[in-house]
Amino acid sequence: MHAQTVSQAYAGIGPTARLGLTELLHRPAPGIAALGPLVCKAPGEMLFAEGEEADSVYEVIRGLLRLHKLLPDGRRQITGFLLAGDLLGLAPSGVYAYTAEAVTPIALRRHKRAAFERRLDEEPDFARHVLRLASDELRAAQEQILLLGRKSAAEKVASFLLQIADRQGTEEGEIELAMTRGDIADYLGLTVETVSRTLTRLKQDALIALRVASRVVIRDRDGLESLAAGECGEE
Amino acid sequence: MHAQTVSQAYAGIGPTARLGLTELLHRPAPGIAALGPLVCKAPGEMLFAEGEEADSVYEVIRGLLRLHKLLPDGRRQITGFLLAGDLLGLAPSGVYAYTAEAVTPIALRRHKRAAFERRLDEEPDFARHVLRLASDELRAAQEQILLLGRKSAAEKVASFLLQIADRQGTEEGEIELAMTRGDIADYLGLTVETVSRTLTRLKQDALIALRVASRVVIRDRDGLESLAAGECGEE
DNA sequence: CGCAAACTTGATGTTGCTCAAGCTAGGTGG
DNA sequence: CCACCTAGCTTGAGCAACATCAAGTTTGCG
Repeated sequence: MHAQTVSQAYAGIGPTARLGLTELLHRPAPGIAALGPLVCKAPGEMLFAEGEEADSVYEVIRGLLRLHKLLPDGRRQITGFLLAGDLLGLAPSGVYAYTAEAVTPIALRRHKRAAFERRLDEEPDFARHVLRLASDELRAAQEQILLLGRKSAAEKVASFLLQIADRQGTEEGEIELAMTRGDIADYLGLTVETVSRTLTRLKQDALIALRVASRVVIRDRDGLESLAAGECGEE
Repeated sequence: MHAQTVSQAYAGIGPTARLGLTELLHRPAPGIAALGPLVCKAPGEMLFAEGEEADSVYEVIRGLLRLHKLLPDGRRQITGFLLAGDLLGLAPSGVYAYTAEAVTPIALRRHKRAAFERRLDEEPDFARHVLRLASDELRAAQEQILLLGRKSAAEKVASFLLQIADRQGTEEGEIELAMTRGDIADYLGLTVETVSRTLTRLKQDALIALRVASRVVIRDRDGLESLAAGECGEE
């Protein structure tokens, strides 16, 4: 083992750089075969499992995936949701640190690990880009640590909705929740029931509207932000 | 802004590579001044604060530091404890993502960000090393996310003790807790009282011994590991 | 149209938090 | 050298937030 590399995709919905990696990966370069194969998965299908040998790096082309870790008794923690542009699967230990599954139909570009690492050594621009991605993921992970360790259920759900809204960038605050309440709960360290009740409460308080379960409208972004930031309980 | 770079030090006590960075940073290299200045801080002193402009990267030479984030009402989440060999302070956004403070007396090597980034571009070995560090931190952060989101108080404390033990590598399981119960609580998403009670309980169950508050002996490593892994409540 | 998965709502339970003392230990000064 | 003083630790009692258990309801798909 020589060229150890980087970057798992945490990308906790946060502002992960969405700069095309494929272009960087496949810039005219002699000696490396062109684009890796495209991989597609249907909702619910697994891309790889925690503990498997990590021989490929994937770039999300389209769709939504979730990453999770499990405890022996089945408790699940989702560590991130990934969108187009995100990178996943590079584990320095040689083993995937989480399971990756499709939430919606997904398409990914698969890159052989060896070629990926060669490129890291040969192209400073590429290495810098990957480093930047890893660093953004780390920042998002720390934000999630703050959320899980110190925020209330309402603060967690508010933070989540704003993250999704920022990532989707849809106008007028209408967002699409492609994942289930169970996925949201396992991402926020809550139960399905608490997520559901909290959304109902946010609706009652006129911070959001819920047309159908998977469509949320942000009615009071300032209020939601203040809640998410933890400015609501008095100090 | 051109050379964007990487790596905050999360290093959640986990198995962060402890390979000397200083050697890599200060390998014979023309054009870059030699070692950066040594910075020292007494216990409780701050190195930098969340939100400050991030113009330096630090390498821990000796001592223990803690990194934390705050909510407006004062709730604190410690995102990591750092030891010799760990790297901290490089934020791609140009602003530190957390506050760094000394727990014990510390010594750090300060590296100007510009020089650090130049070196990243010029030396693939160096970039690979930093990428590796960032990647290990990401893995540790995901482990911490699992802990915070899904583990019980007892499982959290057990995991913490084992992390510390692994990092200290002291023989015969006697470990030194240089941080206070309050620090431990804010790292695990608990209160001081719960940490204290949980340690008392672990002592009663003969998993550990507590000579003085800051010295813990691991009496039953297997039991502790099984607890930390979440194998104790039945499935 | 019917079925199953997902979601919501309610009633009850439990873990860990809050508030409140007392205890311990290490450092300082008399 | 000892006694005090304070920061940190432990322990207890009561409570609140969130989990669990248990129905119902909605939704989307075959």
